[in-house]
Amino acid sequence: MDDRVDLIQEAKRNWDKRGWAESTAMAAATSITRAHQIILARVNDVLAHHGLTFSRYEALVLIGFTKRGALPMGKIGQRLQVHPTSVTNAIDRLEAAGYVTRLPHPTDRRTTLAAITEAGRMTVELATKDLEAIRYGLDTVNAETTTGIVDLLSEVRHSAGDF
Amino acid sequence: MDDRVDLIQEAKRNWDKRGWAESTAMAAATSITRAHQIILARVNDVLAHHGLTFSRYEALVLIGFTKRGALPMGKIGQRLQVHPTSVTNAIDRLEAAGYVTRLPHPTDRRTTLAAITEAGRMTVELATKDLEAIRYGLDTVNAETTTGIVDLLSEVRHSAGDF
DNA sequence: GTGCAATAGTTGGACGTCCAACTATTCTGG
DNA sequence: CCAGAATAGTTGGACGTCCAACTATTGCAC
Repeated sequence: MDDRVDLIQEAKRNWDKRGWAESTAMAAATSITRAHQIILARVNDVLAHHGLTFSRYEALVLIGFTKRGALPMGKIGQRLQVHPTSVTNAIDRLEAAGYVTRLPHPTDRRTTLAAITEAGRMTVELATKDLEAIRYGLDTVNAETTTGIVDLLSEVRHSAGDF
Repeated sequence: MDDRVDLIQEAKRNWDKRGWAESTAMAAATSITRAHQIILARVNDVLAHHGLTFSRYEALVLIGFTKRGALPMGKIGQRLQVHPTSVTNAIDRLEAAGYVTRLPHPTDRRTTLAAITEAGRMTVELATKDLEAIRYGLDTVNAETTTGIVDLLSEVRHSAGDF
């Protein structure tokens, strides 16, 4: 059907022809980069209708999952495994959109709590329905493949010290 | 060994508890994001010693693979599947580092050729050896897993229209 | 109980990615 | 043969990520 050549397979062949080692690892690293690019584009397309991006959505969901609907900035960074400045950035924009409010921590004045608003909760529900409709960017992929991706990449994550 | 909880599995559980659908797809999308983050950090760590990043390395290798050691900007973007402006950005920095030179196309004056320099060729060889040593960021992962990642993600790429 | 180390968050800057808009050149259809 | 369409590349701006450096607060060791 498709007589064109897979770009990553083509790169792998060039690697081998050149006598370079680890061409499969190169292909895997490149595949992950490209898959990330594809999925992020799809997900962000959908989330843009709600004034969100994937990273902001992740933060907003995380806050909404807590009992009190609030979480210290630092905790958000730990759970999402991003740098503290990325959290500051995301919460800035969520706050500007009215989805989150910054509150002082009751006992530790160093800490800032990000608290979800009613508008935030509403938006999370709607955005999640939209993301489910596109299977978080994987709607063109078999369910078994999806499961396999989670399994294989968990080895990558765990071997990198993720928990 | 590790009594801590996998963050993505934990997120998946929360999804399910909430009654949200497609929690596996969410886990897959999140896993890809995290794996990308891990691998990019490792690869860029190594490449920084050569004044490179992964995207610049990819462009430089691609140019070096051609017969004449030169490629139009647009072709680079097509092969690496990035936006034309990303190519401009990468070539700007490669040129500043002395790894590439911009040349006018002999017959089409709209086109700019990016040509690799001797320093560029030398650097690609050294950087490639360093990347092989860390298996392009996958040195902590089994070979079978690496192959599996390429296979599974090829379905993602192909189903997205990649060729 | 006090001074220094650790922790929490922010600001400013670098980088890669994308998009919209723009210039320059080439192609093409009537 | 020429006007409009298509192509090639760049600039400027938005966004997410990271790091280094900074302020404010808390904790701890002696």
